[in-house]
Amino acid sequence: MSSRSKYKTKQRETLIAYLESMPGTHITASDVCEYFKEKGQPIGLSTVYRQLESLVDEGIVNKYTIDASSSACFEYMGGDSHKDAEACFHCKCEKCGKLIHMHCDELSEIGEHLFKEHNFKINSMRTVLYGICDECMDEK
Amino acid sequence: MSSRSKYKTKQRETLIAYLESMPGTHITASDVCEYFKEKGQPIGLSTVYRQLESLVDEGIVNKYTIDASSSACFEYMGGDSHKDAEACFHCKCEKCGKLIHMHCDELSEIGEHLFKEHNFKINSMRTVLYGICDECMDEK
DNA sequence: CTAAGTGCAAAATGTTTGCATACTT
DNA sequence: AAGTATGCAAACATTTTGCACTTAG
Repeated sequence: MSSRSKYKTKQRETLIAYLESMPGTHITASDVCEYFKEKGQPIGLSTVYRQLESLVDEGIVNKYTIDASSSACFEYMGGDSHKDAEACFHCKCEKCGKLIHMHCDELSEIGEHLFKEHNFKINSMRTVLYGICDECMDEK
Repeated sequence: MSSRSKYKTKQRETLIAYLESMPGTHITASDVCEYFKEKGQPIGLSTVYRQLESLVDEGIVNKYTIDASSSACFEYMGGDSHKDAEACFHCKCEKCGKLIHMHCDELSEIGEHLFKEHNFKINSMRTVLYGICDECMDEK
């Protein structure tokens, strides 16, 4: 299961630097692959998957499942951006597909409630709230 | 996009009856296919997918994405079980994989809060809360 | 008779794995 | 030198699609 990396390779460093440079952004494995290919220093897709898996394992990166039959999303979680991570939930609009980072104290409180009353320790980092967003609601 | 069915076929009726007979149960497309094959009245996998899609469209069935790279889950939503649906959330344990139906007023209230304060209308039927369950917490 | 649904096989994803080669330590 | 990581291609699993054929209205 766990696949913590032991060697410091160029690909790993490059990948981390890239992710680090865009905290709060949701990226897929192929996005990453694409980016480095265009940049002229391609990294194999399997390497990207393997490194991302390690990083998720190490808690540096977070993985989401937005939709079955669409790629998994990864997001950098290290550094400062991690501090307010607790208060951040992800909302996905079912209509336009937009993914929203929502900071909300009441949502955080729900975590405590679930923990105290239901003995369920929610992982807000991985949870995605589905619904209809702002703009799409106006449209109709 | 939308693919509401217009004809009443044997496959559709059989499928609905089956789903109806087990409300609150999470089933994958291949589960359904398997079931009818063993029962001696096989339904093609693509038909199952297509009918499930229609049913989801019609709001009779609900579709979840539990994990990327594993199959989507479907659950019957019609009839009586639909009444308390509003108050029901799905919690998935990241450790043991258990899927819990959680009924909780505070969770329902969060829906209102999100709607009023953040203009986001959550679809509690599709949202899955990830975390660690009761039992797995004790273990550690 | 016409529109819609079925089932198969083939294609399209997205992800994982086997393995020879290259790189880290 | 020994242990890992890489990258490719092949394997996988799930879902979607094209198409000839059947069925419902």
